[in-house]
Amino acid sequence: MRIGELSRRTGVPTRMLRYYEEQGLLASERRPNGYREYPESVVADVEQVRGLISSGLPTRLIRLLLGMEGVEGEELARTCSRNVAETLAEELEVLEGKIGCLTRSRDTVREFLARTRHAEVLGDAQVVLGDAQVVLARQPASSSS
Amino acid sequence: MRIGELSRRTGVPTRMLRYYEEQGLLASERRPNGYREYPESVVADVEQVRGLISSGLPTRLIRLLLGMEGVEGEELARTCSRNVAETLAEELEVLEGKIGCLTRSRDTVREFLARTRHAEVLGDAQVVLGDAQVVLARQPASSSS
DNA sequence: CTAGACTTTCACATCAATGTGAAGGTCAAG
DNA sequence: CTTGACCTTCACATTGATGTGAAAGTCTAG
Repeated sequence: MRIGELSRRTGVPTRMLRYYEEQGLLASERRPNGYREYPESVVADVEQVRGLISSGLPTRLIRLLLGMEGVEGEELARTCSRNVAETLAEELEVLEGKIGCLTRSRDTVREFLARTRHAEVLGDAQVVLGDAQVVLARQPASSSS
Repeated sequence: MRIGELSRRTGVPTRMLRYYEEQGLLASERRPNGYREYPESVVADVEQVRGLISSGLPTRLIRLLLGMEGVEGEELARTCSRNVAETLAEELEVLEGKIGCLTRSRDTVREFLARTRHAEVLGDAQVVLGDAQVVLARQPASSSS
């Protein structure tokens, strides 16, 4: 598919799609006329990149992350140098920190909403019992801001 | 405490502490001489603000979040207008999206590291069994980038 | 052939978060 | 009183993620 359709399907402006490519976060083939050509699978890639960027990850890290995804066999992973492994371990801690922070905030919002007289705006049936939050149904979560 | 000590204790430059205050994310008293005076509790506030900003939350949302934290009694929460509740519910979805995205990436990194010949860089004893990740020990997670 | 809807690259503008430095006030130690 | 370590505000620079628009090539419909 061409860039316009990809943009329509992901809601990401073409400007940004080209930018992500320039940053090494997205791949594309070229048609004889110079137009970019994307495989179907790129839609998911774009959504992931968007999610990570909106979560404050530097493109540097996202590049790294995307590079690791395909690695199924043991060979490539094993050849990972000690230094790279340490760097990754540090980034892992950063990720954990962000997740923890966002999770606490999410719980704050949930709790607040549950106490509101408009609790029905919560998309899911949900019950708050002291510390325990019981979510009865939850969707895959659509792509964010 | 004064701004210098707060900066030392949080690792956040004074420039940023003043900026957060200007953005309404941080409160401070003033001494007779004009110096800012912070209560002990502000250290935690700064860490939270930092975490949220590094997770890509707009200051607008952070302001909202911080405003909701103190609300213990039912009164305030109940008086929350329908519109605000809906807005919050939308933000909740955004938060869920980010958490999901970061969590998937964290798992990717963990899995990768576990397959590496340098798995010992992982701060925690950890075992990966197919889909199940068993974390044997985990610290509170220090404040991030 | 032409109009319109695509596409390309290039460049400048904007916004939020942050760095940096100037110019000056406060205060405790010597 | 002076020095040094603090603090104040103000302002300009930078960086990353974006918006926007110009100038030009491609392709399809009429």
